[in-house]
Amino acid sequence: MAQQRQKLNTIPKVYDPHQAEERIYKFWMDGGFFRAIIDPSREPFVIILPPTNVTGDLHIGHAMVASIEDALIRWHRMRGEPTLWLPGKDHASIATQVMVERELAEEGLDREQMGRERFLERVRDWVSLYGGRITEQHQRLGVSCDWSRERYTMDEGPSNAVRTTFVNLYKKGLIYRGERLTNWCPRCGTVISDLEVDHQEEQGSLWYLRYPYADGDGYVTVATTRPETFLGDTAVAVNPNDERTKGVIGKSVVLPIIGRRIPIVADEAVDTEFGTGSVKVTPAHDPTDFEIGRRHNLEFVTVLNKDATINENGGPFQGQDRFDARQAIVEEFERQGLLEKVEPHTHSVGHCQRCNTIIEPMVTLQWWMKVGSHEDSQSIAGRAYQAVVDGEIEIVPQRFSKVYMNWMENIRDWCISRQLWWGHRIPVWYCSACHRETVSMEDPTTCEACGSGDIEQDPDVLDTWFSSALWPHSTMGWPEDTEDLAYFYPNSVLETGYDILFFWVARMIMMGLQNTGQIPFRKVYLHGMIRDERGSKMSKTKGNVVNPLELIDQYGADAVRFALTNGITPGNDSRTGARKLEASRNFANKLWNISRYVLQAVDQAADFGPSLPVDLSLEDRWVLSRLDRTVAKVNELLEDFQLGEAQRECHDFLWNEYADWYIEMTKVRLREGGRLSPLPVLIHVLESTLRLLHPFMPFVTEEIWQSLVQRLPDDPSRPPSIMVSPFPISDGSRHDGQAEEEMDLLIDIVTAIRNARSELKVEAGRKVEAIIDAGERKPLVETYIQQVSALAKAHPITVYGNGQPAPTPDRARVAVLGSARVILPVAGVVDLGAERQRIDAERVELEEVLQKLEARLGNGDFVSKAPPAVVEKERARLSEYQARLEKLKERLAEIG
RNA sequence: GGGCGCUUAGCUCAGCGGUUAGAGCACUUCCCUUACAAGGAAGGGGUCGCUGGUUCGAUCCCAGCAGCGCCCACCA
Repeated sequence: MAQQRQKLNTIPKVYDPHQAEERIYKFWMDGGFFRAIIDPSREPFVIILPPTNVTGDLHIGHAMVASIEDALIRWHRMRGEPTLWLPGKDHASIATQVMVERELAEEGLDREQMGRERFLERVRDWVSLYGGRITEQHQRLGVSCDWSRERYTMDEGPSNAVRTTFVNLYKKGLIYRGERLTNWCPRCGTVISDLEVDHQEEQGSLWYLRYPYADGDGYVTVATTRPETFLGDTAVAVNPNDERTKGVIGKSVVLPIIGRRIPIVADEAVDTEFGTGSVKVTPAHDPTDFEIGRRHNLEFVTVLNKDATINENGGPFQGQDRFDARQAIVEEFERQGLLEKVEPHTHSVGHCQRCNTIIEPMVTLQWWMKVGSHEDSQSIAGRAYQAVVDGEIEIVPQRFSKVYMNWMENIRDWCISRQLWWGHRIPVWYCSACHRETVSMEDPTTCEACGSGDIEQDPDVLDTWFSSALWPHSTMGWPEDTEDLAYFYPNSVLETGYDILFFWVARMIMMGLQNTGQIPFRKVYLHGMIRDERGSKMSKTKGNVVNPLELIDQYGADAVRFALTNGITPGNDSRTGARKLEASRNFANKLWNISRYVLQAVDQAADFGPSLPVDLSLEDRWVLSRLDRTVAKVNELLEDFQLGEAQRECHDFLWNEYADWYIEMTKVRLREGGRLSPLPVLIHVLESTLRLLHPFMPFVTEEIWQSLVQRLPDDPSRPPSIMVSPFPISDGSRHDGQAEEEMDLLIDIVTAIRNARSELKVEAGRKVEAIIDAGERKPLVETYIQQVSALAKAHPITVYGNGQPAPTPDRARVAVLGSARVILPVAGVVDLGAERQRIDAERVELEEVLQKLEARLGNGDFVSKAPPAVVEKERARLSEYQARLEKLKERLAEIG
């Protein structure tokens, strides 16, 4: 005995994650449990980790992604499915380049000075530094990725997929080069796609400028938020249906300062409600004007350089920064009496998502992907649209399908070139002799068309999302016909945040279908954004970013994971902070201590059978029934991606049922050493619960599981790790309604006694006498006298019932339960007045409920229209409550 | 301008056409009882945003409104 006690004392009272996590992760890696094995006889479960940007450290959002995906992956792996979770990294073209440029700027350098090659070397250094850190950080979270299949967007395979896609689409005419109005970031020196522009409401001004007529007196007044663009005006437009301006159509005005003569044209795009009804048209610097310019064959005059200074078309303003020029131009108009007025005006201004610089719309020559229309079932967009409309791809939560469709319905060609250095170089060579393009899989040395050797590669790179869009198939080896591609594609679930639905998800669907003819994945699970405890978005500028590693150090990886997925529901934002982390850590510790109890019991037992005995006591049947319901529920919830709810089920069962009631009841049995040992059930439930919780808390469950199985009889069929043991499933055979009902009564009795003790201020250690009038449940209660006594600290307990009613001592505290009464004859302590008040309050409450019930059952419509089961249930409640009310009234009569 | 989401206990959030609406944290009282004080026991606390409608029955479904948040949009 002394020796056994010693054994328990070696298990610390508080779970220490740090001593366990690294060791366990190594054990998993060494065991090769993460590796996906192809088994053609079974359907695989596949998730690709959204490739992590190599721009810096892992943040809390990544940790949530990892927690969710690892939970899903571990769950499926334990269900015996061949499971692949493929990790990856993203070169993150623009994001990485911007960060490296920032670092260079601090050293007083810039990329132009360094030259392309030196700059790229610098970026690669950065990437290898952060890339390694990200892997390490992911591993500390316990992710069960198949590291042997890890991919990087710049690897040979994925790069080859990028090149193949470009060449194929180019040959099909789906990638083309064209001059269009684009979003230009003067800071980054590149175009960005519409999606990369952040619109922010800003308080600006609306300037009313006068353009004099060319043929004499008078002027047209136009309103603008960007007066500097007047330099590029090539028309004034009015609405053809506007009576006010009908007469001026076809006339000309002369631009002040620079003296250009421009026509007044009629175009439906002009809003008669806004400004003056006359619009200055700058086709080279405004999307609407660009269209008007095309319709009316206007001249396109670009007035800005790539760095947003005014170019040679700006006359006296050449060389000035765009905002300085704005100021100067307004002043000049004012000086000439051509500034009519200035009004404050709130409008939304496009900013570069990466560097927050104000975007300048500019006509530039770029590469585009022709995506077509959602209505054209042959087009890239059309097929991607249809896949979701048809339900071939299911988006969870469903409401995002509408968001997706809406975006697809308005999609425009995708600008895929970027004037950056870091990324996949555009595989196009231009011939300076014949000006034709050569596009091929192999780098050419001569022009395809004329054979000239004077060719030069396009200096630009591809949008970083181009390679991401191929990820589900490029990581599997496409365009090669690999075993992985055949088996693991399409992926099962694409799990990511709703913020990149357009950037990434939509494009993967388009490119997956385009390249492979198949959807890239069957389900899309979109999680919400993680916010801080006050509900603010985490951002570096706000300074509320938390480093997951610090949290792991503080609380342990399991607690961090549990906290991040705690209470989350698909597509909804969630908050996390110290409170949630503490609660999760406490839960892990509770599990730890429950296990200490069971392990101690195992260590002290002489022997016990390996499986569940046929002969079970009430609480055994009860806890097995509750476990079974929990198991069924958890599987159901996980199927629906309800991770937060699944966790709650596990938590509640473990804590509120297994620990609070079952374990407490086993204490008597273990001490008394009766006929039925609770040990087999105690072990079975703990072991099952560990497996149930494993996807959410992989480390602590493994740690405990290993200590547990090490104490059990050898079993050659037992898996080496909990992570490859079967996930619990329910066949319903353990459901036991009678056991649940009977346990409920015992729980009610114990609670009633405890409640009375507490209200009567009985000292914690003192035993109280109890009389239980159990009615027809007398035999049950008699059997459990010892447990009730222990749990409620009641002694002696006398049980009445079965036609033999309990005597009620005068000065006693009485609790009326459903079918039983609990009487505590604690003379001298019970204040009859208070007792009367308490019971009367109960009576009033019960009568209210009864009134509602009676009204419901008295309603003919209810009885005839409600489902019979519901009516039956209500009838049962009615009689139960009536009986209880009777007992309450009796008691009231007794005490006068 | 269009669309979406949220509004439930002091806080953070679950839930759901059918018991007297739940959890965690916080709060009150008691307890260091040999699994656990990161714990145990017992409590207090909610007209489920507002107004209508559908229904035998609405916190839940529908409509409108209000507040908050987000997304999309060529608001010169």
